[in-house]
Amino acid sequence: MASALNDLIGYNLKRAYMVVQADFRETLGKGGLTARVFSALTLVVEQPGITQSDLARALRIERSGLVAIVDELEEKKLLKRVSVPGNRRVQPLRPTAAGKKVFRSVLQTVRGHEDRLFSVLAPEEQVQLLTLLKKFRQGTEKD
Amino acid sequence: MASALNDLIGYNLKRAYMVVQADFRETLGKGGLTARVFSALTLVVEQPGITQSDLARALRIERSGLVAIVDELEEKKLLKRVSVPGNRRVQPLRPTAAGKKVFRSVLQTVRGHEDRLFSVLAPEEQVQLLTLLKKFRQGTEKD
DNA sequence: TATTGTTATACTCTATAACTATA
DNA sequence: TATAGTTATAGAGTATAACAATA
Repeated sequence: MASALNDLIGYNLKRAYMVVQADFRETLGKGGLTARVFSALTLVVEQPGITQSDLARALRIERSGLVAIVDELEEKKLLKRVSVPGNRRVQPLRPTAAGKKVFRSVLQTVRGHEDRLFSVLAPEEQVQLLTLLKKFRQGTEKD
Repeated sequence: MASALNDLIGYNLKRAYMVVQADFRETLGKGGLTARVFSALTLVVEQPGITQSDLARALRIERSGLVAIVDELEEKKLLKRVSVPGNRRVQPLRPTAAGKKVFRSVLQTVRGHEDRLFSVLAPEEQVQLLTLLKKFRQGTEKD
């Protein structure tokens, strides 16, 4: 049935996001990393020593919300809050060896999930979609 | 800074969705309809007499979650739960005159929000994005 | 004065399970 | 037996406000 909703990009974006989110969870399985925890681990591995404030800014979430995520990653021994001589305010985040290993493994799983899920689009279409989303983000996200 | 996250469609989808969601709220303002309430009102106006079960299916949310949405719309006098002689189990949803009026008005506001927000993409790009999202949904949403 | 990390708190959205009344 | 609407409940995810320690 035709609906005005179908012509709204926002609504289609939401529905598409729900599909991806659900499949991500299903793929990572019970006890697996959630999307937001995975994204935090990714940046910590890529930018070892990043502070929580900078990580929150990069992920576009509040510092307060990041605490639980970092707690979870630290409990799982995937990263450490380290102390810096001379600056007792920051506690840069450093991935453990296990953290780096888990990241590489989970990244492959996530890529598999994306490849499978987005296979309903042709390869050029996948690139198009990615490009359009990036351009939209670049033009609209504040800062 | 380059990150593996930037190459994941899902992550970009999430970030784009967050931007749209935030702007939707800001545009509709305090006390305005939320996105999900607007989507429900839309279908009730377009398909007067739709049941809650069918509406939940169409919106891809649980029946239980729809109750609060319908409650809100009924409190705002934008729709009515009507009774059907001969079937006391269903209570089809019918938009009120105010509901139809508000819908038309809000739809224009929402279109304005989308036009403004997505103006960072060229018109052809907007169509492309919409088309790709629809195709993805069609290929992946269950049923 | 401003910033980092943190806690407390609340709100939105969604889902699961179970109930009731009906069909 | 199955379905429509509902309630209760919980779990993600996010945000705001405030605070202590530190810069």
